[in-house]
Amino acid sequence: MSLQLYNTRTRAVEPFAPVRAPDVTMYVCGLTPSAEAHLGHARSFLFFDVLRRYLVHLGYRVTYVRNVTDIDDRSIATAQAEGVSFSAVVARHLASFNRSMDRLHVLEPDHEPHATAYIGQIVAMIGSLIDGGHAYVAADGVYYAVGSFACYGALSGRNTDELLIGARIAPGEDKRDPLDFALWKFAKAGEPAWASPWGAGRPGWHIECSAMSHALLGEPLDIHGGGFDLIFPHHENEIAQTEALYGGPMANMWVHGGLLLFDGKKMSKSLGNFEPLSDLLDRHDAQAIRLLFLQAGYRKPLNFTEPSIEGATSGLRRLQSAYDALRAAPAAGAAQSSARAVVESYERRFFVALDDDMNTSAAVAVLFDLTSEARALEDAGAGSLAAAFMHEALGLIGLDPSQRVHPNDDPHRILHADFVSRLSSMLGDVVRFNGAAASPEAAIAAVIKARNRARLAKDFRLADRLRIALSDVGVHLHDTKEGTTWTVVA
RNA sequence: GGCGACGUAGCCAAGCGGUAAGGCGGAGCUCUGCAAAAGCUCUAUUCCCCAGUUCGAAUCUGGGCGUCGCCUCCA
Repeated sequence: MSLQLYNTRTRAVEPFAPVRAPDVTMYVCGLTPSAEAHLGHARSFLFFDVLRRYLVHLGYRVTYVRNVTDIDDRSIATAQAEGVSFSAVVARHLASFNRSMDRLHVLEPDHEPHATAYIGQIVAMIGSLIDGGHAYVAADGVYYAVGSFACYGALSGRNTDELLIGARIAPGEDKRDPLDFALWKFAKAGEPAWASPWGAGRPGWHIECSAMSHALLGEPLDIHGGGFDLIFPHHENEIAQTEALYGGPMANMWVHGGLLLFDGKKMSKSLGNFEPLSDLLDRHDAQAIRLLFLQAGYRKPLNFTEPSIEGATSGLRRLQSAYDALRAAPAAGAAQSSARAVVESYERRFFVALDDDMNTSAAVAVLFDLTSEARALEDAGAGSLAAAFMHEALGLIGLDPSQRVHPNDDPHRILHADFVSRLSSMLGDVVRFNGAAASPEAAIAAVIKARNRARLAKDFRLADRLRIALSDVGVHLHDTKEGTTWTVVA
């Protein structure tokens, strides 16, 4: 079994066969930081993060490039409205985006090229396109002549006749054909501009990806990815630019992620129906968001709702507690061979699912199945074996099993600042706290100790009082055979 | 209007010719002095509708109905 992926260009699931194996080149269209990133961006980059992790797992040496289109009409407009430079607008949104990617455990790409850092390569490429008869200089910029590229429309399944219906030239555009698109836009007064042989201006959308992917990875790319909404015109235009110059295919495998819907509609900048990703991450667990996306097929549209993210949060908690239990299971000598075989069968099913066009939904289901059988595996001495597999599997899909949904490891984040003094004022008569300087952990431990003493003495009134007091400040106790544990529920 | 995707339990969702994965929720139960956010069990005779192909269809074909996307900036 080997990895199969759906190729948009051929509309079929195909074996993944990198041309220079074990080296793999992967270019994904990244962010245009003209506005705050939203959950839709997160879905796309989360998927490619998992694909990249899996390719690395399979032994490929992946070079992953995710670009930043840091110059476009919209950021210029925002900058002018706010009276700041476009680069300030871009820097602000990009910093916020990168913080969110960190919180989601999206690994950094190997290269994150900015369009404005590749103006030289862009200008050179436009020059070559003009020389080759694929582009022309007009009054307001340089345009790509779509009619000069016979295969135009192959990726998106369109032909130029269909596209021409309804197509029109916008006022102020001096192009010859309505389908032609801008490679270089001459600057108007007050707009940022770079020098070019044809006049000062800025690159049009599309050419930056052709130039940067060529500069960093060359042709053909093993994988070129992005959201479904980029198929047309963005990727179609990238193909027209790149293939007109290099003859062969720009990429062998075109991978597109399904869009995120919000209230049944596409989440997008233009519709304005989105919450900034950074705000959403303040309200919901980042790993639960990752699990939610993983539980759906990457190519299908996904409607985001509050109940769905809450469900994913519960599911994640279950996965984590099962992992904890497996890891804590006593090493009872060698695992029984039947138990070993069971763990191996889960392992096989998990990887078969990922090989099948990254069926993460089925892969996650395998993990939940294992969770159901965890107790039996522990009893058969296969606890640590199963824990090792779960650790590997969760890591592979970017879920960090050591990070809690209820962050016991960082209770200060949600506990009140005066936690210890509040507890002390409620229970000072029965529990000795080491003054206000005591840490929340130490204070909780002191209460648990006092309560267990009370339970042993059958003083259940006091034991209940201690439980309730902790509950009032946001700490829930859970008695187990191994002792009393606590979680923060504030 | 053109092109494309999708419609599976209360909700999310996999499966895409061999007799309905998984998650959430719900119900019941277990352990517990109490409490669980802990564990266990159950939870679709059926896959939008209608016709057809087939020994057999959620899966294929044709026709409806509905939702969404692209065709203009978009992950």
